[in-house]
Amino acid sequence: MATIQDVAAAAGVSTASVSRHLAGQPVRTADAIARAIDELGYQPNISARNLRTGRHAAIGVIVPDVTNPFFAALIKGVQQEARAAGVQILLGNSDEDPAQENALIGELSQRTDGIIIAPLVEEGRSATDVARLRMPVVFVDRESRERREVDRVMVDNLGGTRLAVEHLAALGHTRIAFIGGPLTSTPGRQRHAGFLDTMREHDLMVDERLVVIADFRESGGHDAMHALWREQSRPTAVFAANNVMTLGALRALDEVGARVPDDISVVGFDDLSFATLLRPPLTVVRRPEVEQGAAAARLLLDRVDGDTGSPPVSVTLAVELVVRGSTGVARPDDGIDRG
Amino acid sequence: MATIQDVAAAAGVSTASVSRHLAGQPVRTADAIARAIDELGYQPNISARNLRTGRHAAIGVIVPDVTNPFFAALIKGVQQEARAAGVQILLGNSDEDPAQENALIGELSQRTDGIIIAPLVEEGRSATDVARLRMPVVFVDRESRERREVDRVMVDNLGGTRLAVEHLAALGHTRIAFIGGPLTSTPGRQRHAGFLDTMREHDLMVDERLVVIADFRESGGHDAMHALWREQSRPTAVFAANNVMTLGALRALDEVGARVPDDISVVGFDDLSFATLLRPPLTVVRRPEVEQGAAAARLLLDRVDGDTGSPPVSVTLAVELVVRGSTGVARPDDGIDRG
DNA sequence: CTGAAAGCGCTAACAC
DNA sequence: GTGTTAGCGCTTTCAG
Repeated sequence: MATIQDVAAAAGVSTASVSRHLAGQPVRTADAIARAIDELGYQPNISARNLRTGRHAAIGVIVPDVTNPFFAALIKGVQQEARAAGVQILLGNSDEDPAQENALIGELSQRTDGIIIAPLVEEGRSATDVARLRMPVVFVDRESRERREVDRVMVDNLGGTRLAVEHLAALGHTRIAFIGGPLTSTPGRQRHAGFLDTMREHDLMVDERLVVIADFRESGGHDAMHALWREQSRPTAVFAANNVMTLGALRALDEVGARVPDDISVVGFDDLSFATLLRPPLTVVRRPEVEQGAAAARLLLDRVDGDTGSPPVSVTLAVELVVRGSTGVARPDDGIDRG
Repeated sequence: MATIQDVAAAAGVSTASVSRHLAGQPVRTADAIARAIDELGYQPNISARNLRTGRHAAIGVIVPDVTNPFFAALIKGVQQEARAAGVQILLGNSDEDPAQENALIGELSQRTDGIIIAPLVEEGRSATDVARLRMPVVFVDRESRERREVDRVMVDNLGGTRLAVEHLAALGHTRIAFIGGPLTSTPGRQRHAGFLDTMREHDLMVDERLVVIADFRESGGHDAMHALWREQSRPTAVFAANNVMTLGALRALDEVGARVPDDISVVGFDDLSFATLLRPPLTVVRRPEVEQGAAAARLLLDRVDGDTGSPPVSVTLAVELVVRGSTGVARPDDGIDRG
């Protein structure tokens, strides 16, 4: 590989001039340098540059699962902003394992200028570890509970859940079930709280047996729905707190032969690209997924670019209810105790 | 940040000993060094190490679209192997744009020890560029047409397509339509060829109007299906050459009120996690997606680890037909010219 | 097994 | 606007 010295020699200038030319600064001998670079096929050694500058021109993104459509979309948003900023992305997949998440934070922190973390569960040492990190961090969907306050991009979990529950209430449902995620996670906690609050606001009884805390996974939603269906007194509607749990719930309902929305109405949190292709099309709370990734990246890149002084900000994105076919009016004979 | 010098001083040894300890080599003063590392919170400077060793301990992965479930699964497979090897992943999303793909190849090649490329379209300069790259490259789903032969992980496109078409033929279908991808891509070409071959083998007439070459996108499949439905003499079955085009086709069928499989049978290439939740559940050709990513990573990491001598290999993964509800027997009155 | 020291390729003072 | 040069932090000869 040709080095900057080779280019300098070929162009008859100093390495400093080549370096300046590379940095876009005006140089008299720009033409000669450009020619030399071209002829030699010169490409700067990034490691040397990074060592010298103490920067990486790269950011890290840590998600629980790339194959979850939401996180895939999030990554896409980060990519868009990163590309525009000329920054590369190091991707970490934690497999929903706090230990792996921590390991990834440690590894990526040595190779990047900042990290975007979308945690599923807020356990382990990550909170303290992040506090020790001397680099910009942006959290996605995570309340700040760390010593060090960091930037965050949140989604309106309470509002979204309210939208969903009020929609069901307006359809006449009273026995509304909730399939939630771990209360150790921000989305899990906020959507759970939103559910309880909205139910109470509308004077709807919250039957504890209809509130199932699962794990944000497809299998969790599946098992939770089966459990709900076994209840003496079944729900006439169910709100599932994330995309894949909703899918799991639908699978369970399919297995027991329940008809949606005739036997039970279903609303999910987070849209799916194929939601309209499901039968019936799925009613969901939709958030701007790609935008959330882009917003996180923008926040991070601002910090990386030197804005380290201003206080941490928290951006909350709005959601909307998309009513499709999986929700319908409560049947008059619904909610009857089958005992 | 503490440097290796600080650690050496604190432990009362030379930097060489610390470096050896870090590399796992036996050192008498290992305990003292470990203690110093711990107390100082020392973390090696990766850029310095990379500069010195000329390696990156990182590989690049370039995909057309992270949000496509297939590529997301592919990335997951790569991640698994990369983690096991202690190697990081730089992710590039080309947005299905050859120019961006090329740019990414250039950027990632300066920051990684090898690259996995899953191209959608084989255009532009990528072929020649890759030939110039002096680093290991693994192609996913791409025939080798470059000067420099590289390792490849293929999927049995011909076999998979044959399975799909023979399944439809066995159900009595004769007017079988094909929605394909660009013939400038390997999957596009091979699935197209597989379709034509299998049709001929079974003495089925290939109506040119029922062979639509789209773009591997949801909208492409959607538009193609609409066009097919407008045909004077409609197909009774359709094979769509990738996952999202299949989804697009289903959407189009939904829009025109066609019933699947009563009015038309549908088979797709590549499974979807939610395929069983579609109504009817989708019949597909399934490939081991995560495994394909893992295989690509293994191939690449072997080369990175020094096996640069042995000739390029091509691994082809087997596929299977998963019959679900979207395919059914051809109706007796099907295929009648409605003119 | 250990230490001294060179040097990877680059950028950024600094002096002109 | 340009050249000289120090040095980022690490690994790896080389000599002992």
